[in-house]
Order: sequence, then structure tokens, then C-alpha cells
Amino acid sequence: MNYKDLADLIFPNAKPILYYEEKYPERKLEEGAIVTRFAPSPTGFVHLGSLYQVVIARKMAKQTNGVFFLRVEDTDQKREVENGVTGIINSLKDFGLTPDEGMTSEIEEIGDYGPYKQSLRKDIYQAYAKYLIEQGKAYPCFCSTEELDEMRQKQENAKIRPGYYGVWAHCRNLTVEEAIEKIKVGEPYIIRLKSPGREDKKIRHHDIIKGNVEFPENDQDIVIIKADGLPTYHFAHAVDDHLMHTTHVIRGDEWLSSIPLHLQLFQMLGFKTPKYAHISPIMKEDNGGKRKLSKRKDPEAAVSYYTEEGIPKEAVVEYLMNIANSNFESWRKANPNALLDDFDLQLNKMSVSGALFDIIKILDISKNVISKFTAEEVYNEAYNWAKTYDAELLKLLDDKEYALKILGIERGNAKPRKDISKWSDLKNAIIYMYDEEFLNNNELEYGKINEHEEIKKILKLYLQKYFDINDEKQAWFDKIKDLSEELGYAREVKMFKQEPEKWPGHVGDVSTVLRVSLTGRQNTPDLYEIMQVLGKESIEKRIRKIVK
RNA sequence: GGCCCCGUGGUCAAGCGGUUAAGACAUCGCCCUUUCACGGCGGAGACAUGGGUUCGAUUCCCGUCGGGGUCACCA
Repeated sequence: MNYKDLADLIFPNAKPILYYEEKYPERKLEEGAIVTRFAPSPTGFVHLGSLYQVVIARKMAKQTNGVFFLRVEDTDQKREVENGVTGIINSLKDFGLTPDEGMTSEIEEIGDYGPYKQSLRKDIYQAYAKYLIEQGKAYPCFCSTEELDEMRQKQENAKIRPGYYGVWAHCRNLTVEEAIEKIKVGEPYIIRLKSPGREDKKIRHHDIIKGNVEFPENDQDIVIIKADGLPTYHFAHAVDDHLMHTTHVIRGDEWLSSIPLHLQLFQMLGFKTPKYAHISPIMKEDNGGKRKLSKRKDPEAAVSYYTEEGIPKEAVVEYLMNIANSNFESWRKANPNALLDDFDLQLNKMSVSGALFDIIKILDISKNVISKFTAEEVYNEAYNWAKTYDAELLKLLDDKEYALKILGIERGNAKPRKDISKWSDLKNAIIYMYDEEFLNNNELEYGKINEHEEIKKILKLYLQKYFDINDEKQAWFDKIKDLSEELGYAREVKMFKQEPEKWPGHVGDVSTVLRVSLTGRQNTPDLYEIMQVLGKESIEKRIRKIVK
């Protein structure tokens, strides 16, 4: 009896690994092409930190003409959520980050290196597990969870390192005969790695982001195949990223401490190790301290938050790029209209410590992103957003022609308007442009000139003598000045400032009266443009309502 | 607790042995302006701490403190 017999008993039907090695040949890619992936478990939930990884991984693949794929890590049935894969795929799509290969729905996928869903790869993992058993590099373990718990308890009490290693690894020393016997009588078991590592020896490793790190070797006989026949994360990682020919494993730095294990696994399996880049998490300020953005406590941890708020995907991606490489910002300033593809992202320039999440910064970026949109783009994006999130806004946008006029105010010129940072701001920013909404609102708050009779006087005279919808902007404003002068106000603000006691107010105060009367606001975009969009009829209606 | 990573203004961050210690967001002031959003100019504001090494440390080494990660048949 030898290891081969044991392996055959445990996995009688497993194919030789050569079969898979040939089935998944080296990818034909140009020199330097990066193959990387996003490998979530199908919870349907995408964390901002995950999106960050996706942005980076995908960008690295894109800029080297490589491949970015999506692999679903569903080896833990407890974590599974109905339609979880769809949720993830849709989130990626929402941000324009569709993978090149991998799962495309709950059941479909594209690419030659599948299946891309781990539960469908059971045979593959077992083949490699068998391969290890044959060489005596893995073994069946019959310890029950109760025994394991008890063992851990003992170790804790004795204040020694917990785990299945050294003298604690009971089943590692079972002979092949003993193991076979136990299996034959039906004792349940799992498969463990027979780790050759020693805790008192160090390994050095270079992480692209973290730099050189040093760890004790792994000496834990970790589980590679669980009782349900599925692999653990670590084993699946090694097998999958080998067969899928991942060149760069880009993942969260919670995995950094698993490096000794992963390196060992690759080595024992005879695989070439990929390069690793461990990304620091995105943190959140929490009364004085820092902590990871939490799925439970922080709504902004979920990427759905950004779509719900109506922050354009471009803004979120730019923000993430900003955190990733600090030179991105100056690049963007120098190339305001360049495609993201033209930026050269560098993993080794990424920060080793976790950045605090900054919603103010993201909104600032968003404001700039939106300011570059054309009216048509704003319309389309906002319309799409409103369809699911804001029925009232959707109604306003119903008249597309009119909406485009509103959205075109102070847009498209050298200094475009920058007052909208998310679609959820939009309704409030345009609502007064609609007669039905505006005329129902009676609460007008005026500025310096707020006496009702005076306001009426100004408006009356304006309508009678100075209002002509066909005026060019200069003529229009000259008339406001004339109006001011006729009523005893300073026609220039500068004049007023020099001798403030000479006038009761200035042209700005007069135009504020007009502004408030027409919009209900003291602060608005350019009044002339607003009036042009409102049109003669609406303007007269609005003024007459006050003048009576 | 063991192991590992990290520590430059409020935030994100350049800098990597000699710098007046960049820049962006936020903040404050001024200018521009019929209001606002912009834009322009300027101000305030930082090398966690204690020891070394060195002619010289934000930069290198050690300790302390602080923050984070990880120690599963979860990923």
C-alpha cells in the first residue's frame, strides 16, 4: 500500500493533472500583457473597496493589452445569495467595468479558461488534490470539528500558537494503511496539506505595492478540500490562477498575511507563482480613529450608494484612480478631456497605507465631471437615473426639448457651470423653470429691496418700459441699468460702493428683485439665459402674479 | 496575545540624507462679477514620539506610542 493507493481510494475518478494542463494552455498574449481578475464570492454586494480593486486590475490589464476576468468564488454555500452573481455583474456594468472574460450571468460565461465558477470546478481541484496525495504532500484528516475545537482550546490555555501543525497535526502521522482503513469503515475526513514549512524560518517576498515583506514560513497543515468536496480559498486560488494563467493577483491586503501559505502552495503544486499586489483598504473616520469602510455601518461602502445618489460612474472611477496614483490628478488637469485609457497607472506607486474615504472630494470630482458633459449627456444620464430613483424629476424631464434648454444654460463654454455634483441635486436646481411648479410657490424671499410696494414698482416699470425678450444680453442688461437709474438706484455697483450713502441700492439689488420674482431664488445661473429659456409668456405670467 | 503592515497640514498626498517640506480637496481673505456656481491671487495649517548613526536626519537603524490586517472545513 502506498500513497498512490490512498489517492485512488479517495479520488477514484479524478483525471490526471496533465489533462488540465493541456486543456488550459498558456495564453497567447504579447510580452508584458497582464492577466488579472476579480474574484468575489456571490453575495451580490459590491464593496467600494472591491470596486477599487476592479478599477485597478482592469486598468492594468487594459493598458498592457492583457485580460481581466471575473471568477466567482462560491465554495462556501453559506455565503451564497440568490442572484448574487447577477448583482455583481450589474454593479460592474453600472460603472462601465465589464470584464473581458468570465461569468456574464448566473449561468453563462465567456472565455476559454472556464468554468469561471468554482463550484463547477470541483473535479479540477480534486485532480490536483489527488496529485498532492500521490506524492505524500497531502493527506486525509479524520479529526472532527469538536476535536479541533478542543485542541485549539488547549493551545490557547497553554498560550501557544493555535493551529494544525507539528505535534498537533495528529493525522499527518497516520500510515497509509491506517488511513485507508479509516476510510473503508466510513470515517468522515477532509484533505490537508502536509506543510513542509518551519515557523522558525523566514521567507522574503516582494509585493508590488507593499514592497519587501518578511514572514515566518507556513507550517500549518491547512485544509485544502473540505467535507463537501469543495476546496478552500487558498487551494482554489493556487489551482485557478495557475490554470487561468493569472500573471498578477491584485487583491485586498487582508490577504497579505496568507502569502507564505500561497507561495508554498504554488511551489508544492509545481506552479509558477504570479506577482502579487496587495491593495490597502479604503478607510473611514470613526470618532477619531480609522476603520475599514463597513458594509453594515456605512451606506457609502456599497457601490449601489453611488448609483442611487446619482453620482456619475466616471466620477467614482476618477476618484478611485486618484487614490490609486496621486499623479493622476495632475495628469487629469493637464489632459482634461483625455480618455482614462491614456493614463499610465502604476501599481508600485500605490499607497501602502489605507486612504480615508472622502465624500467631499468625490463630489468635487463629480462636479467637474458633470461640468464637462453636454446638455444632451446630462439629460440622458439624469433621465436614466430618474427612471429608477426620482419620479418627480422624471416628470420634469418629460419635455426633452425644454429640459435641454435648461440644462444648456452656461454649459459648453470655456467656464462651464459647476453647481451640480450628482443627479439627486438636479431636481432642485431646475424645478423653478417649470411654471406649474413655480407658480404654486408663493414664498418669495427678497434681498436688500424687500418692500412689497417697491418691488411692485420695479417690476411694473420693467414690464412696461424695459422688457423685450428679443434683446441681446448687453442690451438687456443696459436696460436693467436704465431701470435702476430711473428709479433712483445706482446704475453701477462700483459707483455705489464709492458713495454708498448716495443711493438706496444699486443695479445688483434691482436685478435681485427680478431674479427672485422670476425664480424664487437669490442665487441662480445667469438671469439673462434663464429668461431666454423661460420665454416671454412665462416671464410675464410670473411678474404679473406679483404685480397683480 | 503571536505574526505582519503602516504613521508628512483637517483629508488625499509628493519628497527617499542637505528642500523656503510640492500639489489637490476642505477652510479663511481679497479680486473678478447684476446673484450664485466658476475662475484668479493670497493666508493659516504637517514630518507621532524618544534614542541612536551621520558634519547633517522627514528621509537610515532601534525602542515607545498610535492605527490597521491576520491567526476557520469564510472568502
